Amino acid sequence: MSEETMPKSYEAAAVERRWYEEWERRGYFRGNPGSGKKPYVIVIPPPNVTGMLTLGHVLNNTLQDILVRFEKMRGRETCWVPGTDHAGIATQAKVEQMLKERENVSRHGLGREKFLERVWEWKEKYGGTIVRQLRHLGVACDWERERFTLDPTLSAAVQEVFIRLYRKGLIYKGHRIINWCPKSGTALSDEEVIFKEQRGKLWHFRYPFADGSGFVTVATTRPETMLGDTAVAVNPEDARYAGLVGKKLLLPIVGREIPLIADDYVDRSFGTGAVKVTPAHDPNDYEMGLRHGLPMVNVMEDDGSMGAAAGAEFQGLDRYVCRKAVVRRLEELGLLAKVEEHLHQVGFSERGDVPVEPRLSEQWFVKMRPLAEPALAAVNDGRIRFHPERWVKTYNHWMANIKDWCISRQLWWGHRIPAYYCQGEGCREIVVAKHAPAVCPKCGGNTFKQDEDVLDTWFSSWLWPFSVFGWTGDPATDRANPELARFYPTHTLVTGPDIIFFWVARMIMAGLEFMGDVPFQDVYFTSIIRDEKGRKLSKSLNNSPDPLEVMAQYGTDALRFTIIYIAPVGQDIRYANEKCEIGRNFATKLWNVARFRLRFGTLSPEWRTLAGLAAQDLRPDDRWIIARLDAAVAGATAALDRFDFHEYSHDIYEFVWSEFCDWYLESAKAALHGPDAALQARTLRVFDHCLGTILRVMHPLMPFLTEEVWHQFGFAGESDSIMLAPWPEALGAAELERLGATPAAAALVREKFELITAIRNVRASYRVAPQAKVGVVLVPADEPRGRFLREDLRSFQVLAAAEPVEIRADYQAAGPRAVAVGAAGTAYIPLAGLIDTAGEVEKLKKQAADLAKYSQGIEGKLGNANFVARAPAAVVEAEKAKLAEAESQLARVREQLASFG
RNA sequence: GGGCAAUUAGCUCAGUUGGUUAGAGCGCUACCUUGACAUGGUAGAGGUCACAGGUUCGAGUCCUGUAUUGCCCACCA
Repeated sequence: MSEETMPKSYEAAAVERRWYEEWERRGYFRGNPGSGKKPYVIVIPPPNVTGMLTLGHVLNNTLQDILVRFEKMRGRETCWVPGTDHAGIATQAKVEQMLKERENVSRHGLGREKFLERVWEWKEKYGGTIVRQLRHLGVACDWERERFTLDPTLSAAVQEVFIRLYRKGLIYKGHRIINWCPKSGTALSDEEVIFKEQRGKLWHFRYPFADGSGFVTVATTRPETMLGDTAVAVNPEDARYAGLVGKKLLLPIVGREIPLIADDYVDRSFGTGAVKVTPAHDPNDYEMGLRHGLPMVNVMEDDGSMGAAAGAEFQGLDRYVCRKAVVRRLEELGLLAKVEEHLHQVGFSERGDVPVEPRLSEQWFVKMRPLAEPALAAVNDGRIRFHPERWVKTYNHWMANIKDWCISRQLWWGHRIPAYYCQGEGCREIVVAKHAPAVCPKCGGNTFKQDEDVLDTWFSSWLWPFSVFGWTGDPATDRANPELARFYPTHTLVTGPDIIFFWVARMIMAGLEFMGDVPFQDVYFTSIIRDEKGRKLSKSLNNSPDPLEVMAQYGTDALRFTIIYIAPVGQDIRYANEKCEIGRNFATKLWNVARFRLRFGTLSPEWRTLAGLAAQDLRPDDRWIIARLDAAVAGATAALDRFDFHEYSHDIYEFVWSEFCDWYLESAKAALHGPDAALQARTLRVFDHCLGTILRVMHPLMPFLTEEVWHQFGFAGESDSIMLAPWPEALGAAELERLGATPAAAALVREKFELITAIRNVRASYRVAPQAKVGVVLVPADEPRGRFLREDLRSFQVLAAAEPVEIRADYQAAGPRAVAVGAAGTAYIPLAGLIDTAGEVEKLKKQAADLAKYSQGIEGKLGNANFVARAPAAVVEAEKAKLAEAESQLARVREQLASFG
C-alpha cells in the first residue's frame, strides 16, 4: 500500500473484523499450560448470561485485555478465561416474563422440568449475546475455555464444595430471619438488599391492658405486622413503665393477650419508648423473641400477601393494602394516637426492586467466620494486594463483621441443593451427598426427596478461579490436572468495588479453603462510569450508551483508548460519547504518521535496533527523540507494572502527539526532503525504530490499529503479528550515552525548540504568513550552544520557517528589528517595514520583569542560610544553575532594551 | 451514627517519597487548507491549588480543624 491508496483517515470497522477473526483463527488467544513459559492468568468476572455489553464491561475488559496483551508481549504464557454466569434470579425472571408475554404460562403452570428446559433453550439462543459483543471489543480471551457456571464440571465443583462444608459443619440448615423478596419469591443474602431512604410514616397505636387499666402506646412504621405481635417491649430502666412490666396487653383487632416485657434493646428516647414485638418479621424482634421465649407468628405468604395467621379480615390482602386496612380499623377503634412523617431506610431487593420482607424462614447457611479469618490474613499480609489500596479497609470492615451467608434460593434455575430428605414415616434424616442413598442410615427407608431449593448464584461464582480449570476436589485427579497446577493461582483480578463482598472476598475464602492458596495476587478495582452530570448510567434515565453503536461510530480502538484516557485515578468516570473523539482523533493522528512515512518508501531493514549507529551519525533531533522515546517506553512499562493505566495512556498520547509528531516528524522533513541519501536512510531508520516501538507500546491499548499499521509497513512477515512481537525495552544509560542521547543533549534540543517557538511567536504577532520565510540572525548564548546550533541548521530553518539563518557570535544589532531571547541565544528578525518598536520594547520589558522576579525568588532562597545548610546539595546546585541561567538571559534582555534606547 | 473519597484553569481531570516560573484534554481567542493529518497546524489567553491554622529552609503535596459534595457500612421500632 502507498500513501495514495491509504485513505486519509483510519477506517476501523473492516480492519477490526478481519484482524479479530485472524487472531482467533491462528490461536493467539490460547493458553497452553505445557509451554514452559511463566504463566499470566486472568479469569474474567463472568457477566450475567442475560446481559448486554455496557460501558462498564468495556472498561473492565479493556483493562484486562491491556494486561494480557502486555504480558504476552513480555513473554508470559497468557491465559484469559472467559465465561458467563447463570444469574439465578435475573435469568429466571427474564424467561418467566417471556413465557408470560408470549404464551401466557407461568413457571408453575409448566412445572419444574419443563420450565428448566425452556430456560436452557433460551440460554442457548440468547445467552451468547454478551460473549459475541465482547469479541467486538477485541479481547484476547481464550474462547476455547469459555465456561458457564452451570457447566457439568462447574456444577460438580459446587456440589463437592457444598458437601465438604456441610461435613465440616460450616453449612447448616436453620430457622432465621432472612430477607425475603416477595417479587421473586425467594430468600436473599444480606448483600442483595439495598437500603434506600424512604419518606414514610410513624404510626402511634394504643394497646390496652387486658385488665382495662389504660394503654401502652407503641410506635411503628409497619402497622400490618402488628397482626403478628406477640409482646410489647420497654427498656427495663424506663421509669415510665416501672411496675407495668409483666402485665398483659390485649392486642387490638386480633384479641390476643401479649405480655409487656423489658429488654435492653429498646431505646427509651425513640418514639414512645415502647416497641411492639413481631418476632417473625423483624430481626431484632426475633432476637427478643428468642430471649423471652415468645411465640413467633408469621402473618405473611411468600408473595407478600397476608396469610391465615393475619385473620380472615386481612387474609389475601397485599401487605400495603393490609397496612391501610389495619390503620383504618385501629382508627375506628379509637386506638390511633398519632401519625408522624418519618424518614427511614428501607431495604429493597436488588433484583426485584421491591421492599424486602424480613421473615422467619428455614434456609441453608454458610458459617462464615472460620472462612473469613484466613482470607483476612491473606489481604493484610500482602499475599493479595488491592489497587487502590484503600479498599482494604472496606474489605477488613466487612470481614470483621461478617454474618452467616444465606445460600438457599426458592428458585428453579441454579444448582439444586444436594440434600436428600428421608421420606420414611417419622424419619427426619437429611443426607447431604451427590446422590440420594439407597437406604436411609437411620430408618432403613428407601424413599428420598431432594431439597427443592437451588443455591445462590454467588455460591458458584466464588469457585470460579479454580472451577474453570476443572477442579474436582479429588486430590489425585487435581494433582494430575496441568491446568490447575500451572494456571492457579491466577494473577490479576479486574473488577468493580461494588462486588467486593459478593465476589472478591468470597473467592479469597474459597481459594484458601479448597485450594490452600489465594486465588489471585493483585486486585484492580475499576472506576464506576457515570454520565456527564455524574449520574449513574441506567436504563430508566436513558443515559446508557450502547457500546456497539459507539464502536461503530468511532472505532473500537477509539472507544478503548478514550475510556482509559478519561478514567480518573481511583474516581468515577464521567463519560459522554463525544469524548470518543479523543481516541478517534488520536487514531487518525497515528494513521497519518503512517501515511507520511509511506511517502519515503518501505521499512528500513534495520529498524529493530539502533546498533551500528553512533552519535556522530545522528542529527541532534534524532538523539533527542531517541532519549524521549526511551523515557516513554520506560514510563509506559512502569505505569503498566503498577496498574496506572491513566498514566500509560497519557504518556503515550503526549509522546506521540506532542513530541514525535509536533517536533520530530517536522524536523525529520528537513533531512528526508534533502538531497543526501545517506542522511535520509539514517533518518528513516530512526523514524522506523520510533514507529515500531510506538506501535508495540500502544498495542495493548489499541490492538486493531497497531496491528494494521504493523502489517502495512511489513514490521512483521506475512504470517506474523504484533501480538507476538516483543515488548520494547528501554535502552539503558550506556547505550543512550553511546548514541549521544543524553539528558544534556536533549536539553540543548529543548532549548532550541523553545527559541523556535519564540520566533514563531514573533512571526504570529507580526502576521507573517506561515509559508513566508524570514531571515534570522542567531546569537548563541555561549560557545557550546553555538556549536550545537550549527550542527543541524537545516532543522532550525525548517522548524522556524527561517531563511537565511546566520549564526554569529559577534553580531551587533542596529535598526528596527524584532527580538526573541531564549536560553539558547538571541534571535533577531529584521522584518523590514513591519517593526513595531514600541511593542518590542514592551515585550522585552515584560520578559525582563518576569526574569527579574524569578531571579529574585531564587536569590531569596539561596540567601537563606537555612536553605543552603539544610536542603540537599543537589537541590542547592540546581537552584544556583537556574539563577545563573536566568541572570544570563536577563542580561541579554536588558542589553536589547538598552540598544532600543 | 460510623467509615472512605473528593475539592487544582470555564468543564473533565493529572501532579511520583515535600524541591523548575503548577500541567493535559475539551472549550475559548487570533492566524493558517503549507506536499501526514482541518478527526489538522501555529501562536495565545485562562489558576491567590475549597477555607483556617500548623510542621518545615521550602507545602498543591505532610498534620489538625472547618465547609461542601459523593459513595459505602449500620438492628433505632
